[in-house]
Amino acid sequence: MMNLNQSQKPTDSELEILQVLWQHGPSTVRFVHEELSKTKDAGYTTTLKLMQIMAEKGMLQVDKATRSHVYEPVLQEEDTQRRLLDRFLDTTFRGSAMKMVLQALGNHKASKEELDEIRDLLDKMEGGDK
Amino acid sequence: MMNLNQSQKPTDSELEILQVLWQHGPSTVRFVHEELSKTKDAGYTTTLKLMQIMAEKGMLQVDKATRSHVYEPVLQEEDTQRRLLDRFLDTTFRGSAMKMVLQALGNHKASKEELDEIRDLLDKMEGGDK
DNA sequence: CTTAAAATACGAAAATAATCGTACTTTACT
DNA sequence: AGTAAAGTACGATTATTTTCGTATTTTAAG
Repeated sequence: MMNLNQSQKPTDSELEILQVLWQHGPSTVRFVHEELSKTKDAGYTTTLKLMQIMAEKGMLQVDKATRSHVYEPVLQEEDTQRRLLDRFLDTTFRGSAMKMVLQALGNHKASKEELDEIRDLLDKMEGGDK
Repeated sequence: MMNLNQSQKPTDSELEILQVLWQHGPSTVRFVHEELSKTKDAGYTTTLKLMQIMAEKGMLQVDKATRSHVYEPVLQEEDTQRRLLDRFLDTTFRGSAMKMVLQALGNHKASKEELDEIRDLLDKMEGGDK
C-alpha cells in the first residue's frame, strides 16, 4: 500500500538525493548515483533502493515511461527548506529565530548586496507591523 | 572502552535531553525524565539508558558522588547550536546562510528590538569588511 | 532471434537508535 | 538488622535506516 505522509522529515541520505534532484531536475537513478559518488561511496543498488523507498513514501514521483525511470521530488526545495527550518528552529534553538539568525550572520561572511537585501526585508517587516 | 567523539551530531532524542540539561542545569535522570514526560511518553529506564549512552559517547559528564547520579552536558548550548547550524546550512540550504536567514526572517515575526539588533549586526559586519 | 549490457525488483543482512523488562544496589526509615 | 523505595546496570527486543546480493526484465546491437 502506498504511503502518502508528506510531513515526515527526510533522513540525511534522502536529503542528499533530493538535493541532486532539485539541483539538476528530474533524473535517473544512474545519474543521481553518479552525483552522489563524487562525495560518498555506496553501491548502485543502494541508491536505487533508497529512491524506490522514497517514491513509496510519496516523496518522489516516478515516470516509468522509459526503461530508465525518471524520478522527481514531489515537494519543491523551498517548501522542504521551510518545513525543515521550522523543525530545526524548534529543536535546536527552542524556537528563537532571532538567535539563530544572529548566529548565522555572525558565523558566515556575506556580501554587501546580501546584507542590503536583508535590510530591505527588515524595513518591510517593520513597516508591515505597525 | 570510552568513546570520545565529540563531533557527531546528537539524535533527536539526545537533543531533547540536552535541552533539558541546558535549560535547568545539571540534573538527575529522574528530573530529566519528568521534564520529558510533559511532552512525550517513554519509560524511565529508557531515559536512563539514553543518558548512560550519551555519557559513554562523551556527550554528558556524570557525577556519581551521590546515589542519584547528576548529568551535565560536556558542550555548551551555543557550541552545539553553532555546530548543528553549520551542518544544517550545508545539508538543507547548500551552505547559503543568506537564503536561510531570509527564509527565517520571512517566516517568523520579530519585535522591533530584535530587528534593530540585527541591523546593528549588519552595520558592524559591513564596517569590518572594507 | 540471441545475447550482453543496463535496468529494476526485492529479500534480507548490517548498522543504528529507541525501548523496556528485570536483576541488582543503595539508602532512608523503622 | 530488615525492608521498601528509588536508583543503576544491562541484556535483549523492536523499529528504522542503510546497504547490498541476486534474480529478473528490458532493450539495443549484431
